[in-house]
Formats: sequence, C-alpha cells, structure tokens
Amino acid sequence: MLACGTHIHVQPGETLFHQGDRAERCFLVLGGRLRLSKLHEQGKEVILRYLGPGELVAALAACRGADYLGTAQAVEPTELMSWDRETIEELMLTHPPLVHSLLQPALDRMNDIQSRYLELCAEQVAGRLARALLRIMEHAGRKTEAGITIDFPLSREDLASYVGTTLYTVSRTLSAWEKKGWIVSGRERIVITNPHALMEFAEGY
Amino acid sequence: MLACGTHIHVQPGETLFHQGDRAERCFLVLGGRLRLSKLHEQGKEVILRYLGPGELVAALAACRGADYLGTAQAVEPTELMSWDRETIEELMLTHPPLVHSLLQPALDRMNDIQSRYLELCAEQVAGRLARALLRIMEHAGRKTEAGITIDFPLSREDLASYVGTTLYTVSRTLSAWEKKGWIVSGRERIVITNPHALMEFAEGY
DNA sequence: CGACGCATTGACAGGGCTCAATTTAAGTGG
DNA sequence: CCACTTAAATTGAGCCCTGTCAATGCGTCG
Repeated sequence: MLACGTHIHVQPGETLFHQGDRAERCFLVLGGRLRLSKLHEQGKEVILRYLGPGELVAALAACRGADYLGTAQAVEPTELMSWDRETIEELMLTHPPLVHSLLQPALDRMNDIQSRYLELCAEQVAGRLARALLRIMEHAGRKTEAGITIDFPLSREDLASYVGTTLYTVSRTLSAWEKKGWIVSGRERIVITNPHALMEFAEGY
Repeated sequence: MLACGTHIHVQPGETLFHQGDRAERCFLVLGGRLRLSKLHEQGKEVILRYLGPGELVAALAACRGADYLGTAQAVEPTELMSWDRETIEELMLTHPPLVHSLLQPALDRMNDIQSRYLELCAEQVAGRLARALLRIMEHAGRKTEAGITIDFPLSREDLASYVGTTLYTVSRTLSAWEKKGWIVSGRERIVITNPHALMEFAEGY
C-alpha cells in the first residue's frame, strides 16, 4: 500500500508547493522540517506552522482537489513520502477507517490556529512569543545539557512571522529573557534553559 | 437516514455547547444563526465564526470524540438537527462518500481562520473591519432597498470580538464610514450601502 | 580575511487601547 | 401613551506598546 507513494527530497530553502496551486498531491514528512507559510498581498509573510517527522501535509486539500492553503518550504534537508489525489481517494473508499488518520491531525491543526488566533487578539507580543517558544519546544525540542534546544534554524524574523510582530520586538524581548536566564540564544538558534519560568510568564499574562 | 437525527430549538442567548466539553453530538443548522466563540483565560472573548442555515457544527470533533473547540450560542431563534457520535461513525463507515461532505466544510473553515490570522498579523483595524463586514455580508447579507442588510443582531462589541479590537475603535471607524455614505448603522444593525467602496478600501490597505 | 546576513540597540512617532462622561435608542410597566 | 430603566453607542483625552527607521555589532562562510 505504502509502496504506491513516491519518495521526495527537498533541500533547505526549496519550495515543496505554493499557496494557491492546485493540490494534486499530499505528503508525509519522514525526516527534516517544513515551514508552512501564507503570504499577504502587501508582501508580509506569516508562518502558519512547522511540520516535522510523522506529520501529514495538505491531506485535506489533496482529498478535495482544492488549492494549497499555504506555501511549504524546507528549513532543513527534508525527506518525504508523497501520494497523488487518485491514490488517496481510492484508499479512502476502500479503507474507510483511514479517514480517522486524516481527521485527527486536521482537528489538531484547527485547534492550534484557533488558539493562536485567540492569543493574537487577547495578548500582547511578549505573551504570544512565550507561548510560541513553548509550542515549538514541545514540537521540536531536544534535551541537551544546557536546556531544551530547538533543533532547527529559527531566526528572529521567523519568530516574528510566527507570532505576528517584527523582528525588532522579538530581539528586544529575547534579550530581556536572556538577561533573566530563561533562554540562551545565538544566530538562528535558541535554547530554553528555564521552561517553567516561561510557562509561568505566559500564564500570568 | 436523516430520521435518526433529533430536532433541537435554541433561543437567543442560549448556549448549545461549551468549549472544552466532550463532543458527543454534532449539529446541522436548519434556520437561525449561531455564534461560535472562544474564551481567553483573562476573560476576553473572540468570535471564531457565525453559522447559518445549511452549515455543519462540530462535525469533526464529534467524529473523533474530542472536545468542542469553542462555545456555540444562538443569536436568533435557531432550529437544528443533531446526531450523536455513534450514528455519525456508523454512517461514515457504511457510506464512505459521506466523508467528502465533512471534509469540504472543514477545509473552508481552515481557510477562513488562516486568512483571518494572516489579516490580523498584516493589517490594521480598519482594513480588518472592512473585510469582516464583507465576509459577514457574503454569509448573511439580505438585499434591501437601502443596500445589503446584515440580517441578524450585530453589536459594535460583537464586531470588535470578531476582528480583534475594542468596541470603541469599531464605533469610531463605523462612524467615519457612515459619514462617507458607505454604510448605515443602528443599534445592533448594519446596512452596507456601498459594498464596492468597502472592497476597494480593504484591497488598497 | 573580507563580506554578507543576522542580531542588537536607540530614538521617535503613531495607532489604538483605556477610562470616563454623555447621548441615543429600545424595551417595560404603570 | 408616556415616564422610566437599561443597554448600546458615541466621543474626547491621555498614554503606552510596538512598529518604523537608522546605525552598529558580530558570527559564519566562502
């Protein structure tokens, strides 16, 4: 069954698919990391989510033959499995329980953006940034001696696009947290040394 | 098949289900209008979307037996059809093509919030408010002699919760547009007299 | 080692939130 | 039908967060 799929490799910076294109295929991330973003008419870019190993991409859109809702590009060398629309549709009809494997991630992502939409409305930058770090940490954190390292390149600008602010405000905020000893950061690299403090901060906001 | 469903009536202000409760049932709006909202810890409320006749509510959550992602309450006398989890699951397994009837709305809503998330990041209040009015107009507008009337009660505060601002800024902005002759508004009622101007404004923002 | 891109920091301005005081309009009961 | 009540809407004043612009520092890679 899985053999019907095609192996794909994408290099950092390369685009897997573009927002607005017809979704002919869906993907499963095997290794590496993708960045799903959406572009505004006036040029500003927003990061919808990062996708790591084990996650499905564009499954719903491909099922329906709709357009991709965002643009997916690799932030690391990424390996994927891919299926075309006909194959998925056929699989879905012949294996009804498969639907649940699609529905759960869809529900999770719905929950994710709706929560972030709420935060964007209700909280100011620092609170959103704290939650963003925690969220990304849960998703892509690796335990190291110094703390929990986010193990893919993540710039100030990326974070800004993720929480809806500017790279300047992100920089200022991270500097403040670094002085407090909550994080250690370098060029496109962030280590969270005190997750508990960050959580308390995000809650109490 | 449809006979398995239960008829439900909800009065304005009444709550159909609460965010966080286990989703045991899903619903189809037959008449009236629901307001789906999400509450922030610090008390602020955000309106995720309005639901009118023909729209499914909580279908995905009920399929998965997950928790409701938001709170649904009526803004008008509302009539619904409702099914419980077991029934949907059974229907889905026995009628595989039914899945598509669930996937399409899910995709539409995903697209809707992601777009609004983008707007919230990229545009300022006036632009978002213009788009919100147009979106609600598409969804619930009724042609009248004066223009296109939004035919359910919609206060300044509702609009504020919808676009992520305060009722004061909404009031000021609507006043300005009323002076320009783009809209006519009263207590919880809005008529769009010049949709074209609003669209141009939203685009050019 | 030089150059490019990312990050930092300061100064400044403005959009929009907050708070407070009225005004307007709908609904209610005598 | 008209006071009376209550909730929504309007408007003004002040201020703060954060976006914008500009200059500089620094780490990485060719």
